[in-house]
Amino acid sequence: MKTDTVFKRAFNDALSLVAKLEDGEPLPSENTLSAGLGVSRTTVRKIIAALAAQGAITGAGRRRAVAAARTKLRPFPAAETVSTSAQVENRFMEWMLRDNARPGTTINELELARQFGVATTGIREFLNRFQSFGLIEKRPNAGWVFKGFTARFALELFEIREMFELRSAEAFARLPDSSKLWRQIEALRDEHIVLLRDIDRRYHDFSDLDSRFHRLINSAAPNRFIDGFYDIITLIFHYHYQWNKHDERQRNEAAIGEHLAYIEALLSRDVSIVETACRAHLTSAKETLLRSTAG
Amino acid sequence: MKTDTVFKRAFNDALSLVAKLEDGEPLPSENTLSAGLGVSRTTVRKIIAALAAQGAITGAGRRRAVAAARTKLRPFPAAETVSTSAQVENRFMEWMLRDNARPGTTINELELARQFGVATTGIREFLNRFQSFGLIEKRPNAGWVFKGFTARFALELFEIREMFELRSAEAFARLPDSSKLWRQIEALRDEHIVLLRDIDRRYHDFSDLDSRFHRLINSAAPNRFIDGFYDIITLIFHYHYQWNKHDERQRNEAAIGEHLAYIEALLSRDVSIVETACRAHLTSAKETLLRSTAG
DNA sequence: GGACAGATTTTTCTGTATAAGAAACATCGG
DNA sequence: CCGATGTTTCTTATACAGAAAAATCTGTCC
Repeated sequence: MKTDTVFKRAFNDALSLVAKLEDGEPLPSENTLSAGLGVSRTTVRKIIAALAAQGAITGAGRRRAVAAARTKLRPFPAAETVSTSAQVENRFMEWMLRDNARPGTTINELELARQFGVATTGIREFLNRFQSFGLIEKRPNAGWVFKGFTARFALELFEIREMFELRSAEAFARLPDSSKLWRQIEALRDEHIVLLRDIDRRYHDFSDLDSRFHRLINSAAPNRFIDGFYDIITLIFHYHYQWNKHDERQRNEAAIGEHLAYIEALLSRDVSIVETACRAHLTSAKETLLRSTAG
Repeated sequence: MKTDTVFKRAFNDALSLVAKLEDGEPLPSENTLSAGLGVSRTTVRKIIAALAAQGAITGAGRRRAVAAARTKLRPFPAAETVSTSAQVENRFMEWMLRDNARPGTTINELELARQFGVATTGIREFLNRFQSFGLIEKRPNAGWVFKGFTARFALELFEIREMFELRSAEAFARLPDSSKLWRQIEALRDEHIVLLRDIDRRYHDFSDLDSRFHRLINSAAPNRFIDGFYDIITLIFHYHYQWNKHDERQRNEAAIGEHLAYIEALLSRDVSIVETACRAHLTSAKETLLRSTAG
């Protein structure tokens, strides 16, 4: 049966949304809520019904208003708001990166399903999508093999990444001065500076900034295959940052410095300077990843 | 329930294999057959049982021999030998490339399932894998959108293809003379020449040769992401060749000529000549594909 | 008549069931 | 003891079912 994580997450969001309203204030229309919560009106109605059942909303039809009781309601636990697919992704990445799964391990759908507490369907779906990330291989009628998060993987990944990024960075540098991307990259530079100032406390915020920075560069000359490739990078780095705590602050501080140099290079519009800065950053990113691979 | 297409295909293969044996000759061992037919021994035993039931094999255990009746047996219809997933792929590619599906069309799992005569599970599995090919996009909880086999797609595809192929071709040209790839490419050159001689009759054999040629070049410096990208190319071209019959003979004849020039360039080991020949071929391949896109 | 809510229809998501096929284990003949 | 066959166990491929969520249709009120 389908899970109701969409409902639960939206319910929690609705709760904080409703908390901001005054006592007795009319509830926004179902369509407004639907747009605001990012779910269909059907789900909105289910949320309204649930809120009404618990006395957080009074009235019916077009005459609904929020009641005082709304602030006392308990949201659903966060664990119940994550979809099966997200859960599988999390657990699988954890198994792979944190538990340092061995190259050559065969992956058993049924066993993973039991281990993760989901049905085999969810596992299969994940593995099928994940296949294109180059870390697992399908043996038709005979399961999957984990190829290993190895040095070879990191090297192949970075060979492509360098090709793509140099191409995009160059395209970026050649953008006309009128392009709105120039303003965006300046804004991103400021974000880097703010983060750097507070690096001791906020160093784990770098992962997200990193992803946004590289995607912005790619957007100078969009290509769906490059975007798709960045999905791999983003996924790997997201989980890698999350679990590899060794020297994290220093690593991120250094990377911010490289980004800033890279941004300055872009702003200079000088392609050869851009190339140097880009290469420098990618090389150090590669070293970092290599250090945490299995052989 | 699982289909028995593996059994049926292997049974048909076994039939032609057995036809080559003399009357009364002993049947090869189960392990030998297993290797020869590319299926497990379980399936081989099922095939032997079926053949025995129809009198094509006499004796049992270690004393099995082929009987005269073997030549009169009917193979299973070809349609029953293709797996659900292969069937879905076929039908979907047909829908996309031959029926010229409109960009922006929403894809309905249930409707496709009915249309293709399979369960929704099969459709979902295909779509999930196919997603990484850049032609469809998932809207969680709300189906899929077909992005269109458009000129933009072809251009983005060829931008990457050119990057990858130039890199691989250069690596190929720099291979030491001792590399066995030199002998392989010479063999491939000969295949091209043979095909060219008989082009009027065998022009549709080019698709396979094309794929093998480009994959050989990539193998000079293997990279899993490039291999994965070539899966896209191979799939698109396989079906494209299959259905776009316009000028097929001339197109393939011209492409063979380009390949031969490209191979000569590689054999010369001169990187700049290689680059020129590679670019020339890719440009003409791009033109061909562009001509058949939807807008 | 246009935004809104109520009711209904579709469609996706995800669990379960089961045959086909692979793989591991056991046995036997020479 | 080795290679073959017989037997058992385990895993994947695929159909099917039921609930959640989305989409659509319908009526109504300002």
